[in-house]
Amino acid sequence: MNIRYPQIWQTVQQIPYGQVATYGQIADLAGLPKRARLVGKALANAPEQGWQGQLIPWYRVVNAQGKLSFTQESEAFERQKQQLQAEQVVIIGNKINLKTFQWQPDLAELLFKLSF
DNA sequence: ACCTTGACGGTTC
DNA sequence: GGAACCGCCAAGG
Repeated sequence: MNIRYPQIWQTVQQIPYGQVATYGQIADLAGLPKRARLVGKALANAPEQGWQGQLIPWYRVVNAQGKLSFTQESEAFERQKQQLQAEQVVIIGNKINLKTFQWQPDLAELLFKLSF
């Protein structure tokens, strides 16, 4: 059961404070193209105390439309919203403007990934 | 082994 | 913008 997805968790930990990434984006960066759903599953099973003692900022991952992937009634939805707003991420009409807040890995990071 | 269920997404109309 | 359709695939029943 408790299968792990270190590659995915590690990638999520690279998302900077105050920025967000989409499930598909994480999948691509983790070398798992077209497996956005797997990213969701990996985060659902993510340990609180992540990789190398660092926390896994699961709340910085949103869907391709810039919306949170939880039903508004859920507890998780509120937690994620709070966490993001605490990092100055603006949520309007229940969604985030990706043009402004989506993480854009720099060239160095991309080359690092390709070198594998 | 078969079917369903998702923290999803790109395409197409 | 939005809705219908596929593609994807690990888990659980």
